[in-house]
Amino acid sequence: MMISTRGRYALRVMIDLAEQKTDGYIPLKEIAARQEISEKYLESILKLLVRGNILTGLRGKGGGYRLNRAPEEYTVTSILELTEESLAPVSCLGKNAAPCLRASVCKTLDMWRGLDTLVRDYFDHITLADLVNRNSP
Amino acid sequence: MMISTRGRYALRVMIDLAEQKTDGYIPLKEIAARQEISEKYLESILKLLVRGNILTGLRGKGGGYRLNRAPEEYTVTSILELTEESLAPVSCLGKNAAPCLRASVCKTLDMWRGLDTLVRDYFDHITLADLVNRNSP
DNA sequence: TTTATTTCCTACCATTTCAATAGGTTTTAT
DNA sequence: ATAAAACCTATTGAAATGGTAGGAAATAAA
Repeated sequence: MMISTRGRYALRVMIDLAEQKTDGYIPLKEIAARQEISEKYLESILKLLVRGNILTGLRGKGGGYRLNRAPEEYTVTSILELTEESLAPVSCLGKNAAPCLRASVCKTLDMWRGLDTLVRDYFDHITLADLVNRNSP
Repeated sequence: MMISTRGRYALRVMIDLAEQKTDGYIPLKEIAARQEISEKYLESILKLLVRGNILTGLRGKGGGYRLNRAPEEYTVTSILELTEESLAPVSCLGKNAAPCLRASVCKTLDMWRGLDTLVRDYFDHITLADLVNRNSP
């Protein structure tokens, strides 16, 4: 398995926010209720998204969360890379992976690279707006 | 991350076996030495492959492991599915996953299905023979 | 100024998976 | 008999995952 619930929840929250017509801030409480996700757990996920600068949180009464950009501007990659340790299919292709000593003789490296590209391209070409408009199957 | 070292080691062992010209049985000790993998750990992986019926182990002196079929007959999928808990990108698409109650309203399910197909197709169309013939990059 | 609301922050915990090790049992050729 | 090999069960340590608890800081409205 590849994508954790953290990542799936993050996507659901982003979709939820994109669906709200209002320009204002939406409190976590509302999102959690609509999405049926524990408030406390969701909080830890939203923190990642705020830190990643894809949404903004406002404290205090009347506060909540808001998208920083239009839904078309978010690729799925840009969201998932904030919640997943790594999107790479194997550890040796991860961001801060130690260089593999067997790389020069590795018969599978090419295959992993190909898969990495395939997955990245797939996620790069789906935007938040696409997801919102997608009908439930 | 998606593919564990278990899966990567399994592939390396299968490639190693496919590269041996002999028709006989190759002892684990030799494979482990060539591949620089701990004998004991490798043992636990080979057990999975034998159980999965993609290779045969012969005990006793002169024993070892041998491929059951020609390298062209093994897809990467057929190997990895024995070592990975699941190749599905998300848990709800796993083999014995509980049916998701939100499936009918899920805006992301379609995307996960698409990715699942993409990855499966990719692995289905690479055989052990392809990997053996692949040059190190 | 107080109060209610809300995000933010740190810490903790229980479970599972992963990677690896240890030690013994059975089979088989010589 | 002996040596070589696969087989089997159990254990361990580390990390990630999924989730919880309690409080601090900010902000709007009373």
